Amino acid sequence: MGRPSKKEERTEEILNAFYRCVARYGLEGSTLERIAEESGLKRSLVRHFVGNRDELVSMLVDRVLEQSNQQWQGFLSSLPAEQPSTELLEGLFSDQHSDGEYILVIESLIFAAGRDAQLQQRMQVWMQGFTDDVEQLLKGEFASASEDQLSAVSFGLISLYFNLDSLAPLGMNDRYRQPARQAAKALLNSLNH
Amino acid sequence: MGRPSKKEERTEEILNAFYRCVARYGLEGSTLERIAEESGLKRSLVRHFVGNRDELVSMLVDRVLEQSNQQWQGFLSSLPAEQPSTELLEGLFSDQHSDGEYILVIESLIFAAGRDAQLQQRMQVWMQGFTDDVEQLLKGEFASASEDQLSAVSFGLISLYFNLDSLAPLGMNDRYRQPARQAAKALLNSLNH
DNA sequence: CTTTTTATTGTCATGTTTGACAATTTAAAA
DNA sequence: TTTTAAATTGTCAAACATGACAATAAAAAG
Repeated sequence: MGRPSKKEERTEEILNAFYRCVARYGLEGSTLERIAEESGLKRSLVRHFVGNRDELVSMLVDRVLEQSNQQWQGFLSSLPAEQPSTELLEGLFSDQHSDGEYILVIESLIFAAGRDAQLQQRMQVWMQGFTDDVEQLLKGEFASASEDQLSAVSFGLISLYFNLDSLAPLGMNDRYRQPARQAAKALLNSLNH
Repeated sequence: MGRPSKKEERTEEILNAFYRCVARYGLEGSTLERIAEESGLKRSLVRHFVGNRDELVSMLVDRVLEQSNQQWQGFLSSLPAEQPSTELLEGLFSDQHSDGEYILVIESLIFAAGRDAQLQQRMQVWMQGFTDDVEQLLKGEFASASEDQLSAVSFGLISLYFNLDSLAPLGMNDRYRQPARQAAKALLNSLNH
C-alpha cells in the first residue's frame, strides 16, 4: 500500500553529495543549498529525508567513519602474511585504488574536531586505531624493531599518506607521489637497521 | 593635522584576528562578524580599515605568504654550515618555536586553492619553493645522495611537519611529536646509505 | 575655539541560510 | 476507482552575512 519509499536511496545520494561538498568546500562551506544542488534534489527534500543540518552532519560522520573502518579492515585482511608492508605501500600510495576525496574529508572532520569535543573524541579513537593497526602490522614483519621505531615509522607512513592527499588541491600530485612512496620505503627500510 | 590614523595598527589587529579565525574555523567559517569579535572591533570598523571581504582575504594571503617567506629565509640563514639538518629538525619539530596555528592556516589556503586558480598558482609556487629549499639544504650536507632520495626525504620531512600540526585539533600532539621527530631522523639517516 | 581629519557607532537594504510546514502530485494497494 | 502513504514542490519567517552609508565623537593643528 502507499507509494514506495525512496528514503534509503535518497539518503544515500544526499550523503554522497555531502561527502563531495565537504571534500571541496569543507564542512563550514557545505551549505544545505549546495548539498541539494550537488545531489540534484530540492533543499526541502534534503530536509525531508535526512532532517536538519545537525542530523545531516552527524549522519555523515557516522557514515565516513564506518565506511573507513570497513574498508580499512577489509584491506588489512587482504594483506599477505609475509611482508605485508609491500602491499601496504601499494594501497596507500598508488593512485589506482585511492579515493582522492577521502583524506580531504577526514582532514575536514579532524579540523572541525577542534570546535566539537564529541567529534574530537571520535576522531581521536579513529586516528589511534589507524596508527595502532599500522604499528601492529609492522611489528609482525619487523620483529627486531623497538616500540619507538615502530611508532615513528607508523606515524611517518600515515603522515606521507595524509599529506599527499591534503596537497591534492594544488594539482601537483603527479610530482609528489613518487617522493612520497620512496620516503615511505626509506622509513620501512630503517626498521632493518 | 587632524586625528592621527590608526590604520596600520588596526589593520594589523584585524589581520591577526582573521589569522586566528582561519586557524580555528577555516576560510569559509571566518565570517566578518567573527573576525570583528575576535579583534574586539565593530564590523563597520573592519570594513572601514580593510575594505570588503575579498580585499580582506587577499590581504591575508599576501601577509601569510610574505611572513612565511620572511621567517623561513631568516631561519634558513640562521642554520649552521655544518650539518644544518640537525637544526632543521629542531626548528620543525620542537614545540618551542612552533606557531601551532601557522600550518593550519597554510592548509586552509591550500584547501581553498582547489576553488581558486590564482590562489592555487601562488600556493604551488610557495610549496615548490619550500621543498626546493629543503632539498638544497640536504644536498649540501648529503652530497652522495641521489636527486630522487633528496626529494623523497624532503617531501617526507615536510609531510611529517605538516601532518603533525594538522592533527593539532585532536589534542594529541604530545603523543605524536616524538614519533614525528624520530621518523624525520630516520629519513635523514637514510641519506647516508 | 574652530577647523580638519579620522575613528567610531549606528542603521538600512540586500542576499543567503536555515527551519518549519502547507499544498500538491505520484505510485501502489484494495 | 478509491484509498493511502510517501515523494515532491512551494512558501514563509527567522537568523545571519554582507555592503553601503549617515551621523557622531575624538584628537590634533591653527
